[in-house]
Amino acid sequence: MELIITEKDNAARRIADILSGGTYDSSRENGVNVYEWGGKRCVGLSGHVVGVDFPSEYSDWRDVEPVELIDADVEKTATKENIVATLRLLARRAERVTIATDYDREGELIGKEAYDIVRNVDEDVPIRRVRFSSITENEVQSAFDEPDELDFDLAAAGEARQIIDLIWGAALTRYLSLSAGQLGNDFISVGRVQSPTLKLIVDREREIEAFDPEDYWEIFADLTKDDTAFESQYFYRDEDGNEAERVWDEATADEVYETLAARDAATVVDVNRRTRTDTPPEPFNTTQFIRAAGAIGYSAKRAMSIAEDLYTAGYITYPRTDNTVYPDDLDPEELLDEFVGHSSLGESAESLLEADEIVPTEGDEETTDHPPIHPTGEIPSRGDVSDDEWEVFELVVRRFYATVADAAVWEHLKVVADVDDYRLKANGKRLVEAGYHDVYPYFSTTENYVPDVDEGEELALSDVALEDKQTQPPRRYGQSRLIETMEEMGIGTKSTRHNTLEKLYDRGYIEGDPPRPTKLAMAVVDAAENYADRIVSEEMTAQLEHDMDAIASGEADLSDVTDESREMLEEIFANLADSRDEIGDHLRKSLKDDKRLGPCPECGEDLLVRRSRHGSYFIGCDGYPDCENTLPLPSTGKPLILEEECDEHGLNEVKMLAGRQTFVHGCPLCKAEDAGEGPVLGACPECGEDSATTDSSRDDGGELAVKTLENGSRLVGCTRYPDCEYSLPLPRRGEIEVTDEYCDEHELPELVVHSGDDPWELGCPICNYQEFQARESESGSDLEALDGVGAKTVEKLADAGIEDLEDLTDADPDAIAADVEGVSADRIRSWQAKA
DNA sequence: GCAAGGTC
Repeated sequence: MELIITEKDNAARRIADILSGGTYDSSRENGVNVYEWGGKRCVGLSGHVVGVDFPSEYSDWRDVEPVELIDADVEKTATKENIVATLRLLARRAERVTIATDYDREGELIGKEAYDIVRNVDEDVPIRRVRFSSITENEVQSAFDEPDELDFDLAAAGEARQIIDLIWGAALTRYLSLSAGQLGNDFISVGRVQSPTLKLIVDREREIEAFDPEDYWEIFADLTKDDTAFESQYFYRDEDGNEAERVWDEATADEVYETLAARDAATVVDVNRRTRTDTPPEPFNTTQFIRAAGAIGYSAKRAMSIAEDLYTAGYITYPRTDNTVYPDDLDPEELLDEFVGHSSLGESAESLLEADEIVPTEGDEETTDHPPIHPTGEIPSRGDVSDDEWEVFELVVRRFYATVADAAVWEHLKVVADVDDYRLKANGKRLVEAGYHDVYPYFSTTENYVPDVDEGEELALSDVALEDKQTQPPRRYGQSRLIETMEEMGIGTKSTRHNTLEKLYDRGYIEGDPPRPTKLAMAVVDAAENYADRIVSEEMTAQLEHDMDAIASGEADLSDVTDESREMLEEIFANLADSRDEIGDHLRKSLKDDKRLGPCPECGEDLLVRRSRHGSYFIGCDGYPDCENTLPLPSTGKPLILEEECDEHGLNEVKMLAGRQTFVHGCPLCKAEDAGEGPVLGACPECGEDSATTDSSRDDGGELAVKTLENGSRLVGCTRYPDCEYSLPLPRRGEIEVTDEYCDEHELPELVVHSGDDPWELGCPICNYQEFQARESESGSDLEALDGVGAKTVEKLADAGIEDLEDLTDADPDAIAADVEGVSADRIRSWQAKA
């Protein structure tokens, strides 16, 4: 029996299909697909099935000095145990093993990992390697006709990368995290790829912060020929003889403006007409696909996720590729034929097939692992895919169309007119031949009309305008620009670049879109620049690539390269030795800066975004416990502090990030005031001082207040909302007066409602609500009679089968607590005692 | 719990 091992299930199935001529059977082993036919079995891995890590004695961050990791052993352990188990099982029954992982460096390493697993159960079985550039009949057949050996040097190059990345990443990440005391989920990470990417964002932010805007002026005027007006702009020659439009001093700008405004005609002195060929775009690699999807509104993460779904469903080719040259076996005409007759995609394909010859465009990068992203010819019907998936699928199809379409042709017309030696110019452009734009409507084809004029012709001059402007700071990188720049810098891979950006978001280093670095990110990059410059520089990757090439070609050993890297890191740690506290202080301060909204109106310290021990967010004062001022935040989403400040309170506005439900909350103090938090009545019976519960952990000092919600309805609610959801209803109409008389039982003031001419006594809001509940359901629950049990709690209890006091006294407190969210067993015991 | 790289 022969065992064939591929990098992924999809490839295993397609190879089985080709080699078996479609006659394979499939079965499942430990949840892994195995394809079988005529004495052969084919199984797909899931990329790496083993990973590198330190031995377990290094796993406690506090017990191990980060520097010790540098010389620690690095072990390989199974990360996909079911796949490893399946591989071992199949290997035992194999008389020959063929490794058919992807044709690139990482594929060679994955193949070597499979080799080691096989060798572990069978020392002698022959193991060979096949390589093919695309999974097509011809390529696969000839690869299996001429099998090769595994390239152990190439695999070792990949292993060197794994080891160096782990040691540098883990040692420095632990060092920074320990120095700042960030040991939980919020550790402070650095790495060979993420940190240079972060530095890119931070450097741009530094430029923006340091930017000093400069004033300049531009002058525009309308020119008219035969009743048709077109816009022109004043220009001059700068000291280098180049055309310049920006006038840097006001007096000159005024003078030009006054002169032009006083004239009513201009003379054409130059007419320049030229045609420009606009070549069609290159085939999609991952980066360019992400960029194009970004232009129609998809984040990098979303674009890749949709592309992976379309790939798995068989509609497009593998979406992770650097290749920008279609392989020889792709026949564009055949592929176009698949779309002929399709309701929305057919017409373009038909028009392209009319060409005499079809020659696809190609980019500079030609790799051996996967083709550029293109449609497979399988077309989903609209019901098979979501709107977003269809939109992305259409983008991929149309990109393929564009790469086999004709160039477009533009005609540019530049007219220069003269007024008292001042020059005006107008640039017109017209799309003469639409070419690929007809089949790829994602690029702008806006024309700018400038009429035909002749030299010496007089044109009417009107509507002269002087515009004062300022130079703008550079713009932040967008997600797709960052991914493109990473590719240019040579960091990350087609499969990881978009994940790296997600990692920076998750780590609290960047926020918003386009991403803006946090203060923490600025501090991490600062610290790295000062002590471990290598980890934030693209040089580290460049050197590593160079070293990996040396290993792959046999000029260097894995240990030469990793030993040298360890020595460099030792040096860094030697320099870091005395700086732990200094670095930690800076990081801690920056972490706090990221949570700061502005001054507390009660004490002048800082208001910070905080998290309650129940996990919800609120705003609290840095002066706590001296200052107990708090402001609520909405219960949905994760708060993001915006750059915008509230004019009235000087506090930053807050946005709540919650996927599609993301919304801007605004200034939390304004919101609290708008929410009409009225007079405080007394302690909250659920979480306030002396609350009825014996569960002292719930005494969080909540108070009841009269509140008006945004929809206009009113209630008595806890000031700790949303941490505490205790609430009592109030009538919608009428003014509410808080009297001096108190309810003895609940220690709350009696309320009077003034509506119309006839004020009525609502009384104690708890008594009022209990009476209301009693009236509402005569046979209903008597649970509200208990102090500290609000309407919500009654509902929750009822859901858990506790309908009245009798149910409650019979029940097991721990069982109820497990069933009912937000109700502790201690609270239930206190109710049982009362009942 | 640390990285980056595969893949889902």
